[in-house]
Amino acid sequence: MQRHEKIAALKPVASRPFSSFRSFPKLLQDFTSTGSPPITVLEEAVLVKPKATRFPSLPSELPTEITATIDAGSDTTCEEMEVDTEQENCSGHLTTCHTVKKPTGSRLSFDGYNWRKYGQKKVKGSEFPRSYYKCTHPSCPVKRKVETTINGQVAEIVYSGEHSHPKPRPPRTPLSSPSTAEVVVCGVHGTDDTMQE
DNA sequence: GTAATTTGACCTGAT
DNA sequence: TATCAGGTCAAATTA
Repeated sequence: MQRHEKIAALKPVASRPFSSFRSFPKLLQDFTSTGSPPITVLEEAVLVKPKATRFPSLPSELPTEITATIDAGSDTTCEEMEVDTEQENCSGHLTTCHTVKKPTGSRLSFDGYNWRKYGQKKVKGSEFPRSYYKCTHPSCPVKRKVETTINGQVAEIVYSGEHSHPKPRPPRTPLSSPSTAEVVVCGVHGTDDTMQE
């Protein structure tokens, strides 16, 4: 739909000017008040949800967003879940949870789908850049946002939408494999067919 | 040669 | 209304 001309120039590859964002005492307080366990490395920035009040237009029976916070950089998996939903008839209760394996180092995401990165942003309130991914399957509307630390650790993952296709190929990684990180993905109202395995 | 990633700019909604 | 911030696009680059 756009538009502007681009002038080829040297890629800045800007270093990360870690500004001192973090003026979200309320959010942090809210987060800590829920009794959530501490998160390795990124406890200061994780789950800081700025004012993201935008919700994808999804069918009402679909889960709106699924957030899984993990620590993929170590064997010790830190899990934190949060479900955002705007459905009035939904009280945000989780009905089902799935445990999936993240094959680290594979482009095939831990959820079994292929994702294409289409953007990255430095979001306010987070020290880490947020990456935007789309499911590579044609006509699949699913997107996800991933915040990663400078160490490559996943700080937060937010799924939006539901896959309209089966997984291209489920990861066949042994459960005991040290190269996997366990992630808990939860859906609302039992409509988490997305994560069928 | 093809597909995925990178990255700056633009668009849109919220405040 | 203006400004801010998040989300998306698309050309260039890389694998």
